[in-house]
Amino acid sequence: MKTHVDRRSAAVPPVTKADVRDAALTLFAQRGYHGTSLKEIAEKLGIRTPSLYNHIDSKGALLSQIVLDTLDQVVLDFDQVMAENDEPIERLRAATTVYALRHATHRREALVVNQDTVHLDEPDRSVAQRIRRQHEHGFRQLIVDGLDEGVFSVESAKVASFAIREMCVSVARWFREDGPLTAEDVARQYSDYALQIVGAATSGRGRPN
Amino acid sequence: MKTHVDRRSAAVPPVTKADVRDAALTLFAQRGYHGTSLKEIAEKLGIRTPSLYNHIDSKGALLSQIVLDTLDQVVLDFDQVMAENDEPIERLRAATTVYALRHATHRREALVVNQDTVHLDEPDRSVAQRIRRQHEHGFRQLIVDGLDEGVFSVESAKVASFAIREMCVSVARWFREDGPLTAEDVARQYSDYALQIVGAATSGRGRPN
DNA sequence: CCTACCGATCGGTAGG
DNA sequence: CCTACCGATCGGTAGG
Repeated sequence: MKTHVDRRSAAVPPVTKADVRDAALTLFAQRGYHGTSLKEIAEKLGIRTPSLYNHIDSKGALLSQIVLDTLDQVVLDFDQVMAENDEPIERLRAATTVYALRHATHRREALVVNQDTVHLDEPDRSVAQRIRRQHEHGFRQLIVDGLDEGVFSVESAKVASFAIREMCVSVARWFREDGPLTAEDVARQYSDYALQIVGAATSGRGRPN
Repeated sequence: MKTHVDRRSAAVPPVTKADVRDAALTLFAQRGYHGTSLKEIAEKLGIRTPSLYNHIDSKGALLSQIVLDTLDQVVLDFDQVMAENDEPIERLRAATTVYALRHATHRREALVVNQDTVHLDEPDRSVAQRIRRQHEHGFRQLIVDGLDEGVFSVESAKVASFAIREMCVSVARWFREDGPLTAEDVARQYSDYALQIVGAATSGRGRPN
């Protein structure tokens, strides 16, 4: 990783668009969009602020790219899960697994989406909300299907859907890549929690009796 | 509620410290600390920016007050629950109920704590982290106790504790006071979810067999 | 990739 | 509570 390199005293490879995006991702995730200046992003890359404009159109466009790309990936993940699974139980298990996994392996992107989507200029803000709602409705419908088929048992599909999705989202808040748990382990445990919440637990750990 | 009042053309009561705090709370929650200017807070109150300094020491002190007061309340709630309940199941039910309820009834405070604690100056940032950790450890110990007594069944107290707490926190992200659900209803459902997650469900809805 | 520079806005102060 | 004002920093442009 390149950090605070003095670009004038050595044969240092030029900064790329991907480098700028990565530096912005780290800083936006840590301090928020409005808490990060272009000067800080430039310093992290070892260049001057105006040089950033060789790679970006504006600070806002940098945020748009991060948020919209991430939301697109979330929906792609979800659509793939729905295509590969038929029954509500397997669908919920797979959907929560990939969703939690993504929030463990792409923590920065998740934090930026959740903190800073509100700071997007129009029309990107509306586009982002629409994509998010798409995932939201797909997820809720999955739970409604499980209730209709009698394999889920929960008072409100709406409340359960929010609880499960936001539980997965929050993995980005506490998970550490260098910690004792693997992302896969956490994702598996979270998918178990989701099934418990909708009353579809199939593991052998039921209450003792 | 006073909003955009022209304070020079009528006998309007003077702005109070509580008014400033309330306006800041709303704007910080909506746009974040760095996304909110003192000018916007002043405009919301119908006064000029410098007049705010009759009520606050600085923008940062305004944030400190909001964050530290809120975190203190969370710990007070938790300590009261622990004093009033003895068994892990009742403790977890009560702790998640009050925690989810607080996030439904104090949405703005919760959003600010979660988004902007990182922007506190020292030493307040460390103080906030210490209070938060206090709640975190108390909550986790509650789950460890339930495992030790054999009334909970979950793979990792740490993962379950994060999942349950963050699930409650996220109520602030979607709950609407003017929506169809009451805060009490949501809190009750979330406490059921928590008991399901730790494998301590006592409701009558167990899996059909 | 750089230096030089811009207008706008920021949090905050002086003084009444 | 106000007007007048401050230095610092912001995102961004000109020009090379």
